[in-house]
Amino acid sequence: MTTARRSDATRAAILEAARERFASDGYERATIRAIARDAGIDPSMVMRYYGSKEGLFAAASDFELHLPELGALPSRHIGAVLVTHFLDRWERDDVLTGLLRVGVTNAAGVERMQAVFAEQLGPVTRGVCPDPAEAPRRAALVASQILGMALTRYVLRFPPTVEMSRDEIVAWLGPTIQRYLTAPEP
Amino acid sequence: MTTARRSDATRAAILEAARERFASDGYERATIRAIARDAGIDPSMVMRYYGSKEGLFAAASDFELHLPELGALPSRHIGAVLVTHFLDRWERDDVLTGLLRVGVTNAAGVERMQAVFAEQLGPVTRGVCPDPAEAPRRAALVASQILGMALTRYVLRFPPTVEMSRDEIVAWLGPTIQRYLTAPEP
DNA sequence: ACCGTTGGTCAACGCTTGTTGGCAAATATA
DNA sequence: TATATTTGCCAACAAGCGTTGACCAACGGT
Repeated sequence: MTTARRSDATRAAILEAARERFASDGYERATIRAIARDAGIDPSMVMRYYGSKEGLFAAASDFELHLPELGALPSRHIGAVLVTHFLDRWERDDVLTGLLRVGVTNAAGVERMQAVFAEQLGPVTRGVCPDPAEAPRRAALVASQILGMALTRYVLRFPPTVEMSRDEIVAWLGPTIQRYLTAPEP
Repeated sequence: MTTARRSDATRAAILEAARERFASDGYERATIRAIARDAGIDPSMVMRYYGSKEGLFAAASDFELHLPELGALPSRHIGAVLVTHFLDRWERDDVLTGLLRVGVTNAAGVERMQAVFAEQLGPVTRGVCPDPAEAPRRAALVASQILGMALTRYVLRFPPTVEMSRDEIVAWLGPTIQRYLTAPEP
């Protein structure tokens, strides 16, 4: 078993600062120097604890969507529940916005983004769509609408999208997600 | 009237190289030196003709969506026509992918992206949705689904999304766009 | 009280970046 | 032909980057 190290607080501070910087600035402009300054330590510590900038990003972009179990609730509410959950998730934790930013410029970000959605959204959809073999495709359609909303609302900040209330977004996007998951093939 | 300058060819070569680099690498990693090398000239020429890297980006990101007139065709086909058009546009011209890349990291990119969709998608929707006052909101919903598909298919390259045929995408997304544009408020 | 291990700072490295000014050749103007 | 303007290359700048290694202070076990 591993005992607690004295440097755990520093490691955590670096990680938190990194998440914020990656989220707000993207991969290239989130410099190790700035992250270290935010964490209140020397840039060389980042190298010692995470090896390189890529290693730091790998550690900082490891996260969970915490998707709810969809099998337990009435299938006609799945769409609304999912949209609500994603809006919650996105507004509570800006790592997601950061991953979106980084995923667009950086190869490692692309891989992480692919993995997160394949591993976490894929299984959840498998239980609720008509043919399990179609699950990945339907999950991808769901991802396209969810990520599109996240992109226009939290990154590009299109004014009409920002002004919409969460209830309005759920009312509009819920049926879309519902159809992508449960409707027969068009 | 302005007479043709001898350097017009160079200016155009710079602009074309810039578009490609911004598209494939994003703002930060698209260096002026690389753009100049692609264009076959010296980096200092880029500065002379476009003032700065930001000026170059402003010039390179000026483009048109070439949206079709929607009023002329049967209103029940609007969704499918729009999706088809956007897929066409995105696959023919990678400046759009580039703008998506840059818009996520760079403030100027965000502004340009906002302007393009507000000025070009907004007016087109005004003629086809029930209440013209709702046009911006409905256009934003359309943008969220269209950009989400572009993001997952052309930037993040989610495998299931990449493997889908254009017809499949139109069949799935068409009704979504159709509903966002023409359905009564949910 | 000693000594190895750990946590941390400091200064510097090699490199790349956007940007600038000087200078040679080509072209236009007279 | 003589002169002014445009077009381009070259070399360099200051700044910022990720990264490294030397060095000091604090701790833990014995």
